[in-house]
Amino acid sequence: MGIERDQVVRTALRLLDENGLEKLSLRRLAGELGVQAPALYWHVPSKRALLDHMTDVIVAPLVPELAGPSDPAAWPDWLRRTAGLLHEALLAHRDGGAVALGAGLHRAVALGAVAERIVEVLHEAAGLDLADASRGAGTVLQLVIGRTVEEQALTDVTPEALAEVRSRFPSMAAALALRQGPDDDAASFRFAVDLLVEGLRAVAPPDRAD
Amino acid sequence: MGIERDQVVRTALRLLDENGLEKLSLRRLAGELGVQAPALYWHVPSKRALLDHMTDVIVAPLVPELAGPSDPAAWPDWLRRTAGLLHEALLAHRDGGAVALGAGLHRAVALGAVAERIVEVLHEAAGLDLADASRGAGTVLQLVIGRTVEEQALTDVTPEALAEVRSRFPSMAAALALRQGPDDDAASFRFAVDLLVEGLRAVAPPDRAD
DNA sequence: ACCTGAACACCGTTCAAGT
DNA sequence: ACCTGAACACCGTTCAAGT
Repeated sequence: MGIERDQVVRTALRLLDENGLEKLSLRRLAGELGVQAPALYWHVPSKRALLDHMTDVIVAPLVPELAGPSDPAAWPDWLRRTAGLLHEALLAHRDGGAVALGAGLHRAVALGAVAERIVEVLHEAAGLDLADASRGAGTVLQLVIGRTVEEQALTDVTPEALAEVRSRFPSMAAALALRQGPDDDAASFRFAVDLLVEGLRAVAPPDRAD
Repeated sequence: MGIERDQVVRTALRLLDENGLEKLSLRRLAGELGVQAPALYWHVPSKRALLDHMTDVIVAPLVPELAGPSDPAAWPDWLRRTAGLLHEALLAHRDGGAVALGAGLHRAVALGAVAERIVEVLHEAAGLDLADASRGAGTVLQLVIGRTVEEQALTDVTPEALAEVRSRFPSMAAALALRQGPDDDAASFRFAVDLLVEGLRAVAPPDRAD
């Protein structure tokens, strides 16, 4: 009796949390499972596929939360909440953003379900045509995942690099001084999501509730 | 008389255009320059630094175009134009988006200058406080670079993967059908930038010109 | 059905030594 | 100042062969 794909994916997720994405190799993963690296290719066709399935597990907690807004006019709040939930799910795993970046939605089905739901809500509740609804949904996912990647990566910004940026670019230096403190990541995430939601409100057809 | 850093960076850019980012290794680059791989470490401290300098060259065409809007009230048009110019500059090199993704602004100085200018315009012309101006600028860069990465990467989406997405997610399937055609990338880019610009207008203090 | 052994074709980086 | 030789410590992936 050998290993199963689900076990492979969950072990990979544990190694990710312990050592980060750049230490997650198929050889290490195989070692952890007590097999040789090529054995993994029976369970998974490539490393990218493994990362896609890991993304599926990472984003799975969102799926029960995807019911649309009870009141269609409340779609902006629903979208903010959904973006926040995705952000949290990605932050819950070390390098979760980087794993999800570029994931194929055919394998990261939970992420696909999030995308699908956002398209529906932007189409049906916000009143965008389907093409723009899907563009909007893509932009939301890209922004949430992209911001999470930066948040989880900024360990490796050296103080010297920061000092150089500061000395070259005075407005950014002043801005960085204002953005000290542990809540800045959360505030910046909220700000970015708000920009998008307000932008979507601006391009959406006017609602009777306005 | 040996090689110079500028020569290293420009040769790297040529190899990038010819073979793409995943084939750009320090060994190949060294071979192209007629030296051994470790020789590159005299000119550049790491591969990431090389990519940062490549980003600097890629984004350099923007620098002469960075004068702010003549009329402060015209900042939304200025921002759309600047985003478009950055997009074009990144598209001008194979995998240009991926190279710029995560570049350090202390070495990719031209990209730093773009960021700095956007912060200034959002602060002085749009009237955002400095913290939000820098958050807004960061969001713009992230969106432009992120969309360019996706645009330049979508060669490797297999038809089978697409078919699976289509069969699982009906709204996305319908949306994809509407988004056929060669202009969709440009339209989607414009849509995403518009979302952000409209969002910024919404959070900016009202202007006398409104 | 599930895995191993052995190999292919590579990586980025370090560092003593050479000129 | 600029580069080589040799090595360290790895990678993802393929494929014939084994059980």
